[in-house]
Amino acid sequence: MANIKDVAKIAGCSISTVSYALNDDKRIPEVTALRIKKIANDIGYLPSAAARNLKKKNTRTVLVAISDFGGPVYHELLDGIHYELTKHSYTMIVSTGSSTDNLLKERMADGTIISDINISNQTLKQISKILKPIIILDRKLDNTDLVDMTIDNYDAMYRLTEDVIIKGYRKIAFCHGVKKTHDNEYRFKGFKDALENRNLEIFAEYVGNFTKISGTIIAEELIKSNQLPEMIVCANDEMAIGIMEVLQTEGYEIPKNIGVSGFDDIELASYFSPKLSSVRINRFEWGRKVAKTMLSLLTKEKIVVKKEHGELKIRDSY
Amino acid sequence: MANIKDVAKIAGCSISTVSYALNDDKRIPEVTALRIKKIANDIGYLPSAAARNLKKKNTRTVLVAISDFGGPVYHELLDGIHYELTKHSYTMIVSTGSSTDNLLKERMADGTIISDINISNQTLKQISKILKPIIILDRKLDNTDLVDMTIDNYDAMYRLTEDVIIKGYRKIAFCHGVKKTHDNEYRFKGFKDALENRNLEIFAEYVGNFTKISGTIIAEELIKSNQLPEMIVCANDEMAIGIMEVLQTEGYEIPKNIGVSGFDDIELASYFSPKLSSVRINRFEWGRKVAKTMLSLLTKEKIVVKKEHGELKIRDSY
DNA sequence: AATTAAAAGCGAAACGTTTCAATTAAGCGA
DNA sequence: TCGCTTAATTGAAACGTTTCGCTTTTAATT
Repeated sequence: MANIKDVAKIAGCSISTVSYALNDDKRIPEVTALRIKKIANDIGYLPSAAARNLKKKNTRTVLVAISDFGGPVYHELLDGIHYELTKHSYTMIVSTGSSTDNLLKERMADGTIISDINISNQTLKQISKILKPIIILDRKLDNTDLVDMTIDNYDAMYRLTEDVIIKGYRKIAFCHGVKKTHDNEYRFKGFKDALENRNLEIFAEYVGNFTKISGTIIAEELIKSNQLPEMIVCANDEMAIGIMEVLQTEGYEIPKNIGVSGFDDIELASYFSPKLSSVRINRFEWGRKVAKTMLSLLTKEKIVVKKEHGELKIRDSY
Repeated sequence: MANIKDVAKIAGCSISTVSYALNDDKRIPEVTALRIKKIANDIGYLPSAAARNLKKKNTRTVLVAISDFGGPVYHELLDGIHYELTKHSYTMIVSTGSSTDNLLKERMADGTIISDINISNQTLKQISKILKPIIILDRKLDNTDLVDMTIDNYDAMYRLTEDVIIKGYRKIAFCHGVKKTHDNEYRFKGFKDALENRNLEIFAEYVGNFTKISGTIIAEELIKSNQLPEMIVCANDEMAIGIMEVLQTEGYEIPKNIGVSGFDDIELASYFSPKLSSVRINRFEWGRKVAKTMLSLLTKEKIVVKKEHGELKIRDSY
């Protein structure tokens, strides 16, 4: 693998001249720079990121750590982050699972954005002392240097629930996702407060884990118990779809016999029949805001970014 | 940021001892190693990836470059690659778009896996001379050091088409995706050969670009032209769904009036009504094979991996 | 032709590791 | 106690860049 020395030798100049030329330093006249660049290109010279990062003490790279590539939730977020990062000539790398662990233990990126439910609060606290800046998207953690940029779950769910009540539903149940997660907590709080402010009681609470399959299980047990609510407000779309599927195969009509709502507005939401009412978060915009914040953290500028609000998508499922 | 020198100073030993201790070299007695590790941990020492990569001339990292995070196609593939890579204590990083360009221009990973339609053959050829090993998933490129591991599009589409013929369809059209792509080419070839071997003519060819929207446009024009086939074999699911949507809103019943098939078996395929007949590729397994191959390339071992075959998922759309 | 300023180019140190080869310390049998 | 082997530790070079400060060359001005 050719290195800068090889280029210098062929060009008949010093290493520093090559370096300056390749980095478009104005002290190298254009004609020499061009000549050197051509040589570099001809012999297939690629600069060593390792050497440069070592010397410059930065990488112009941001790491985004996510739970999995699977969920229907991430891609717009990633696109948004990517859009903003590359606009400022930063590079984005994405990782999951144990790759994230490796990446975090070494310092391969200048900044880190985390939305990974599998990383414990404890490890998060620990690394936050050493590795900065870090933005977290999936929780709040006080007394740390972590910057949290969660979406406004509370507000959106509050408004959705209000709409449900206005439509006339009274026996309203809530289907939890994973209990201690930020998303679930704040969505539930929004739901609860909306009911309380109208002097309504929570009809029942079920708890799933944000997956479709957990929704189906809940629905099956619900039917057995024969204690059906008029409406089930779910902490996310996937559970809502699981619930609806079972309900339908068991002969219940939605929304005629029972209403269901979701959260996230995944693609499936508008393909399911009936179309699922949900909350849409503009995740591309969210991603952009997150990236902007990261950029400002990286350059030590202070900027203020507003929380990303949700948009109600009321369709046919209640 | 603490470095190895700081650790050495506190531990009262040399840099080399710290390095050996931290890397579990057997020449350092366990008790010293433990002591040193504790100190390192206490002062929040994280080794510099840059320095280590520079010295060791490797990164134990594999870069996966994909077209976008959006498509419903990638995540299982990524999961498969990740599974195998981390099993061998490699780290996987993923990138798109211009981030990929940056990453490719520097040598941040030991190996690269590419499935990115946006990278031209030309650049691919160029970098393949310099940057090795590279595995490409989305095309074949002769006379290069690129290792291609495309799926067996031909075989799967051949079998699907045979099934279509057996079901009695005769006026069969093909809906292309982006024309020069490997996927489209081989899927079409499989389709064509299957018809030829039964002495059937291609009823018509339409060309889209793999997106749903292109499917809708095709369907709209088709209806206008009034030249409907009995069956449309599509190069992927998304176009098939676009076509079906338009057909249905225009009053055609599927599969009663016209049959449609897809390819890829995306999640939506089995949620759409009617359920879309398609071809399922076990992308997780595919990913594992790809990663295994990469690993063997990285260690210079020779291993042979078989092409990933598709499984017919015949449902209700024809 | 002499002086000076500006332009172009260069040498060497530094970044933080790993690892070879060498040194020092310890253990042990006689 | 002496030598000898093995264990523990260390010094220093090397990896491939960037960049500071200096030297040489060229051009401009008198």
